[in-house]
Amino acid sequence: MDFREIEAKWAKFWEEHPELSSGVDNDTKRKKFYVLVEFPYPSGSGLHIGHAFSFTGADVQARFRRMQGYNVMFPMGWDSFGLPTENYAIKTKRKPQEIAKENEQAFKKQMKKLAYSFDWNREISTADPNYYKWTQWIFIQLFKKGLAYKKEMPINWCPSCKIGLANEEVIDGKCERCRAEVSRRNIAQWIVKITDYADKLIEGLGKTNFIEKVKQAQINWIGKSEGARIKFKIQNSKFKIKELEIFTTRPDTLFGATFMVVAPEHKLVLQILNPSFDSPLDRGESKTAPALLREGVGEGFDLDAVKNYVINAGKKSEMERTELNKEKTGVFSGLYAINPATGKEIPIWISDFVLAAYGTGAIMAVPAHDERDFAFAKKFGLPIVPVVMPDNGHDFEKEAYTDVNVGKIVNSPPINGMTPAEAFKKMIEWLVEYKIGEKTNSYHLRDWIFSRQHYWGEPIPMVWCEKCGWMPIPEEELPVKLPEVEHYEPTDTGESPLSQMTDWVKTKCPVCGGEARRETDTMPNWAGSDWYFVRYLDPRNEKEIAGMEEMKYWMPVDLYIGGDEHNTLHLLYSRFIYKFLYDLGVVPTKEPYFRRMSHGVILGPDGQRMSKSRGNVVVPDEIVEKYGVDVVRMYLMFMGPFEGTMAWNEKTLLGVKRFLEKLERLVYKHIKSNCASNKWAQVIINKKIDGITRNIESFGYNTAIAKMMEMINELQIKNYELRIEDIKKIIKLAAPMVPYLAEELWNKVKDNNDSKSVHQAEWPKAEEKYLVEEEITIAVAVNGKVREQLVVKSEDAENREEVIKKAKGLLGMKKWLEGKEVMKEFYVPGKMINLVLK
RNA sequence: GCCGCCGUGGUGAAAUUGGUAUACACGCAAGACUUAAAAUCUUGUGGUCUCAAAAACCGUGUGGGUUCGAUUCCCGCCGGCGGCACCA
Repeated sequence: MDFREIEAKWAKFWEEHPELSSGVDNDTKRKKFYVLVEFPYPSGSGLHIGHAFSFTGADVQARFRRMQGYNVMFPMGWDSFGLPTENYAIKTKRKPQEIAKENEQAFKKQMKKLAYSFDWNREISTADPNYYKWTQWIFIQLFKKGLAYKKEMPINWCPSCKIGLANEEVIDGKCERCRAEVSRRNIAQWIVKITDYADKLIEGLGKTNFIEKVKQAQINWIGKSEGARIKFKIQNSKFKIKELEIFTTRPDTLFGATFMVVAPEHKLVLQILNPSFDSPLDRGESKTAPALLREGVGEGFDLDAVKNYVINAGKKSEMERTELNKEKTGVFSGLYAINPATGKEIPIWISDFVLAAYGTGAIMAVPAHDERDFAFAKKFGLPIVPVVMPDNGHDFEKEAYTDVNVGKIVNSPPINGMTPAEAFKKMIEWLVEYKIGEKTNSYHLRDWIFSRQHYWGEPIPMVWCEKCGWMPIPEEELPVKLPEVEHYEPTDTGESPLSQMTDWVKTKCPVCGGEARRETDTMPNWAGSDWYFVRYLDPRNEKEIAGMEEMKYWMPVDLYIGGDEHNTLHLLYSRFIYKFLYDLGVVPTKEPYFRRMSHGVILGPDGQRMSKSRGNVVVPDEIVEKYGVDVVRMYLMFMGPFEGTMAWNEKTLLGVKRFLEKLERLVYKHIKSNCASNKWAQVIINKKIDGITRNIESFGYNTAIAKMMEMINELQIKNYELRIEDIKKIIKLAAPMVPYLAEELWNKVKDNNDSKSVHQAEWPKAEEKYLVEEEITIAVAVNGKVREQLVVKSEDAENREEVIKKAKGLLGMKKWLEGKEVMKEFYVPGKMINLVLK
């Protein structure tokens, strides 16, 4: 039968039987298994081959587990908010709501075609007000717990998308999406304090079964370093700021700190430029009062130089700043601080190699033991004092000595002779005793900029009241629905298009009832996808994000399949939100995902990443039309390891097509079979059942398919008669990969006692008795090289002496052993013998 | 620079805990069936040596090491991929 007919027939049947793919809440008789695959952003161009690859891998696992008797949760939904839809809406002058709906429908249709057994009763969309009501609710909880606040700060601004970007969305100083150069702008933004959860996010990884790569990516992203904060007194300061606090990972080198450096954005710099300063940086337009400055300011100070330096640093994009990697720039601030260890005066410099956002935005510079400090000291002629010395000495004129593990402390009277590690501890004690510092940690992770100045996203449910400040919308009034506007273009001022809707913006303060304005920013893309896996469990709950009973049953997600590109951002954000919800007591577990798998990537036939511009895109629809769904599914799984990167190759696909045809012929040949059980056929089939089951469990889909091919080949070559029972087992083994064909064949061979669908049938179990070999072939090696084969009865294989004796007696062994003395004999039971000759 | 991963035939790739390297598939070659083609089936297919075969030797990026035995474990190089990167 033509595959098109088969597909149409069974698609209809499955449509009429949704129970085949539904997860059953609180089914205590079966073990639950929650398979989650990252839900797509439904773009206008439809499902691409990468989607097909990861969804097929997930679907195979879901179908396999169901047949094994698990109660499987396998949901799907839509991450529908996003810029492409907004841009498309602007271009076509249509409503994003409508476009999103259409795309969702198109995706769903394609998914059904590809036989993905999603539980469609649990379908959700992040752009659905009934869904984003709860996204907004989560934001309000963050606000109430003090984890969300609004602050004016420089953001990464993409001039092309006209949107603020999170640090994570800036790649090499360019916009992740459109590759435009990112500049910086000061805009009031909602910030979420993810850094409060930095330690919990690291610790929690211990409870998960993520692969090492993912754990490491998360740990690196959080970037925890242990060190100390130390306060340095500013000498003769006429300013409000009397001391400078720094963060260092090397308090052991404090005696070697010969100068200090602050970031151009540091408040001390603002103070220098504007001694009456008490407001945020008004970049480049600070009114200075030079007269105030002259006292307490050191030799070599040049106010104009400082001013220019700060203005220029502000103009530079992050890209330019980091690109100037080699040549350090800087300017003397005119101020001195006291090194608390040596009591000596050291100059304070200003340089953009110090980042305002990390640590305290200020450092103590130890040029002898830090490469950057060294380069800076060399350029500006600042003193270099070694305080750690390795046994074989070191040329401090040439480079910094940075090894913490080798060397002894010098030039530091109270701690001389200690190792850096001992000195670290000692210095911390000393800092605490004299109240000039303490042990702290610092993180690369920065707080999450949560505002987007765009239309197509969840409105941030906040109201600004002159009297009361920022107030959340009362929870019973949620959702704050996205109003329909005339046009969706972002504004050049950086405000959301919502801001032009005066009727909507004007509102009453929920506390005092006075005049108030709504927040017009919307949430970033990540907001909706942070917690979607919870909503699937109870998608229509109107009282809470999901019922606790359902969550207790299903959580955590047993298996989360997604792309490498989400291993840091999405995974970290969603773990953070989930942990926050756990602390609120609304979700039952500390971690959302038990196991994370990152699926591989499919490259174009030319071995390059698929892209429209390269013209190497393989479209699933076309290929499905040509070969049928089953062939495409199985080929995708056969290409290579599920986590690997591999190129599309249509010729290899033909091998899969041939295999399925062979399988079909084999089934039809035995359709009326009534022969007796053939022992050798049983041996073949049961061994493969055993192997295939283990392979699918461990995502070795490619080897599982190879074993199916071996099975069919062997049965065909030997031409064994097979019983209907055997044929049923073979069909079941193929069912997760090729659901349509398997269903068709199943219905040809099944009888009244069998389940109506092969996908409800019980996964075959290998019978032990057929797995045990009667005879075993043992390799016989001499000095590690295999020379002969020895066949023994398997019950004799345990008898070491006997086996070795037999091996030595093999005819072919004569020439190897003659006149030689056997020094040692190794026997790996049932596998091989190695005779070591003198 | 730092972190992580990887390197096996002409190609995609296999190889439980160290135990017969190259399973399965593609491609290629030869053959069967056919008027012919397609499809199907059979056989062969790492390298050197050989008319051919046998045998032997060499072979998992490279050089060492551990071991009776290493694709697998350890160390040093070379090459590639991914992530991070002036993070004090």
